[in-house]
Parts: sequence; C-alpha cells; structure tokens
Amino acid sequence: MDEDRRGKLERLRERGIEPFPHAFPGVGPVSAIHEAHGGLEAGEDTEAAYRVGGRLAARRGHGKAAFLDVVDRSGRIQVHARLDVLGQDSFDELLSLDLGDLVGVDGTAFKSRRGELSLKATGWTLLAKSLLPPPEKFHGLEDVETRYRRRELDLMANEEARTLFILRSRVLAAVRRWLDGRGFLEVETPVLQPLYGGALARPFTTHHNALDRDLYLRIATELYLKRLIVGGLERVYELGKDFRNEGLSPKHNPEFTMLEWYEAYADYTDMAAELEQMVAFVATEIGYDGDIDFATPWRRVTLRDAILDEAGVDVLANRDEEQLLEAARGRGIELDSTDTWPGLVDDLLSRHVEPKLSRPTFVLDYPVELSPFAKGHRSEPGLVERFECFAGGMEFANAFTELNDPDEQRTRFDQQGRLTAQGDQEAQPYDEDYIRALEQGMPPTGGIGVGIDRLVMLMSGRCSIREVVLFPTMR
RNA sequence: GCCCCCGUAGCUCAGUGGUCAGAGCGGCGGUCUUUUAAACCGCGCGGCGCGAGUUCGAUUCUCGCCGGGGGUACCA
Repeated sequence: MDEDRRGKLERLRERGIEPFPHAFPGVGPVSAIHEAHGGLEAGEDTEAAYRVGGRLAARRGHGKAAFLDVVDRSGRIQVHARLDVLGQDSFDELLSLDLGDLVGVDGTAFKSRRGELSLKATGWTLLAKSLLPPPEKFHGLEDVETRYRRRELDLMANEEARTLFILRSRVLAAVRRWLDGRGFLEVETPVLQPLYGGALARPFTTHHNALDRDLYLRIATELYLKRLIVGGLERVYELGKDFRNEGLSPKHNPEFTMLEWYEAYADYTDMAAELEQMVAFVATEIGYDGDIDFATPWRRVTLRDAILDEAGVDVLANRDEEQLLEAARGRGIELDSTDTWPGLVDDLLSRHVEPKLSRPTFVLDYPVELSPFAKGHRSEPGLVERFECFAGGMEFANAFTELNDPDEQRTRFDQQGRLTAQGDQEAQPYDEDYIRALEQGMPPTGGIGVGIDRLVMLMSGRCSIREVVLFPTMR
C-alpha cells in the first residue's frame, strides 16, 4: 500500500514538485476563519482570503469539484476545490493527494449550501508527503496500545486526545500563573542526585562514567527545595519529573510530573488553604465542568476521624498493633497481623477511606513514623502536622509543616536507618548535607507536593494516568 | 509478582477443525461542480502475534513465549 504513496512521491519529484518544502510562510490557524465568519448565511460568499496549513483528513469528490477537510491544531476547515477555479492540472494534482498529506491552502471564506464554513481554494501547495496511511477516519484509532506507543496517531485521529493534552498544557500554565502571581520563584534542582530523598520510594540508579560513581534519578525535589528556603529564597516551586522504581497502575507511572512548593513562615494549614485556592483557580481557568465540586473551602477531617467514620475504628485509642488488629477485627476488618501500627493505619486509610473520598478532602495529622520530614504536631503527641488531599477516590497532594529542627531530623533519619536495616527498601537514606543545611537555620516553613498527572486526571475526568501522559511507560 | 481477558487486512471489527477467510472505512479505477461517515459501480490490496504440539488437515483445539488491557499485590 505505501508503494502507492511512494510511487506518487517519485512522480511528484519527476514533475519537479518538491514533496518536502522547507517552509510555508503566512499560515494562520483555521480557528481564525471560524471566528471571523461563523455568522455567514448558508450559501453566502466573501472576498476574505486566508492561508492555512494542515493535514488532509477527508475528501469528498464530485467530478469537477471536491471537498477536502484540512485539520490543524486549532480545528478543522472544509476546503472546496473547483476545476474552474484551479484549472485542470492543479485540480487533478490536488485530488491525487493521499489522506494524511500535509497541505497548504489559499482561499476565500464562504458558507456552503449546507451551512458549513469553507474555504474556496484559489491555490494550494503540498507541504509534506505522508507515506503511511492515517488511522480510520470514522471510528478513529481505538487500539489502546497503538494510542499509547504511537501517540502521534492518537492525536491525529482523535479529537478528544488533542483536547485532553491541550487541557493538560492549560492546567500547567494556570498552575504557574497562580504561583507566579504569589511571588513564588520557579527553580530547577538536580534530577541526577548522589543521594535520593524526600519521599518513601525506591529509586532508579544510573552511573556517571567520568566520575565513576552511581547517581540516582530523583524521587522528589523536597530536600533541595528546602535548602533554597534555608538560602533565603523564601517562596520556591519546582514543576518537573520525579522517578520511582515501582509498579505501574492506573494511578502510577514510573516517571511522573510533580509540583512542589515551599513557603517560609507558613504551616500546613496555610498550605491547605493555598492548595484549595490554587485548584479552584485552575478549575475556573480551564472551564472545568465535571462532577467534582472544587469550590472552597474543602472538607477537612483528621486521619483519626476519617478512619473512625469510614471503618469504625479509632486508631488513636488503639496505639499498638495488637489493640488495633483487635479493634479492626471487631468491625469485621481483617488486617495483616505482621504489619506495624503505622502500617496498619495506612492500610485502613488507603483501603477503607481513600476510595470513598470523592469530593475534595483534606485528611490531617498523620503518625510520625510515616512522615520523616514533617514537624511534630503542636498538640497531638505521636502525630505530625501533615495532610494528604484526596478527590475522586485518589490522593493527589501531600503537605506538611516542615521539620526544621536539625537534631530531630537526625533522629528521624536514624529511625529510617533502622527500617532499612529491617529490610524496608523504601526508607530514607541519611542525608548529611540536608542536616547541615538545617543546622544553618531554616525558618518555619510549609511545603507541599502535588501530583500533576493526577490533578489532570481529576480535571479531565480520566481514570488512568496513561490517558493523561503523552508517552506513558510501556513494557 | 499473581489472576482474568485480548492479539484476524492500513484502521474498526465479524467468522470457521477442511472448497479461493469476510464487512465497513481507507486504497486503486470509473460517474458526479455545494458534499460532510457524500453517494453509486468495479477491484481484496491480509492468511489470522510467534513457536511447538494434537490432527489426514488449524486462523479455529492444547502448551509455551511475546505484546497489550483490566484487576490484585506492592507502591502511600
């Protein structure tokens, strides 16, 4: 089949037509034509001339005339080609194009008898020959593997895919606008790190040849960003990829986009207020019209109450493994009897609470064991000032009042070290550079991480992270 | 990691233990100067993911592998 297309390519060259010209100056988006002439009556003509460029998406021939659909990033426009306007050679040549070819078209705007805004072609140029057939035009491209591995075909064939990734871009832009407007500095910290930290996760390891040492791809930006707070930048954010060497799921991709921001003199209640404002702002900016109500303020519930409400177990009244296992059993919930107390708490949260949190909800005050960088709670012993934020049955943000006491931080690293010794592959490695930065003095600080892919899932109503990542990790 | 499901033309999909495996879109040829999944006429352009087995004979049955999807675990 592509022999036909290659044959056409050769014939074009033989006739002195360049199938891959270098540029096509003066192109405007087809949306401009729709904006300017959407109000024409059916059958009404204009003199308004336009030059557009795009992919040939459909063709309807009529002998001495034809309709061609040209698609660019802004939309689709119908082109009307007429033998009497173009002349025999140009007309024949235009009709011999293949679907999928890139074309430039000059023409004047008019509305067809059926009321479709169109461009009456006065001239055209082949901008690039397509040697492979495009996906089927009616059903589009549905094969999930092809959509992920060859996203260009998905974008070409499926309007929703284009709309979605434009939406993702608008989410990112809105997030930046919100932070920039509050005086946050966008910064870039190392992706290649001699020591990973800032989250409980297994890293990807790589090797630098000249230095002959192993380096890690970051699992979080947290520790470097807080060193910038120590340095006095006071309000910083980073929006970029983190990497975690873990399983894939509808909510997990090994590389994912994380937003973290840190604010001196703030605590976790400030971060909660900022998060709900930012997300509400983003929802407004992108014209969100889904089922989730992002209007502020969002529901706030302590971790204890959330588990009590949904599972009927009071984790704070059962502060050791045995008691908690027994209490859960009393509610008909069987937990892993080999797990630690914080592990059991987390199990209750993720299994019995998280799936039920469909409207935006802050879950506050976590056990210290699960949060090595969060500051101890000002009134609840054994807890830290931390929240996770949930919506659509999914966690999408995590924040705390940052631990800035270097001696306490050292103790936390020691605890993590004991977990590592017990075989926990996700415990935090000891980071002396970070401790020394804290010893320099870090102001009271609030910090937060937001899973951007998950935020886009919420904003677009998608339930798989692979749908919102352009090129998701494949086997 | 485990469980379930899937893998047929460029795309979307149907189908059968045995004559040349089908449809729509796409492609090729033809009719048609306002159509829009244009319509109409003509032409299959693939051998059924890969390998082995069962069988007189497999795309269809079995096993393994590869790829994918979903679920579950882990992930927090």
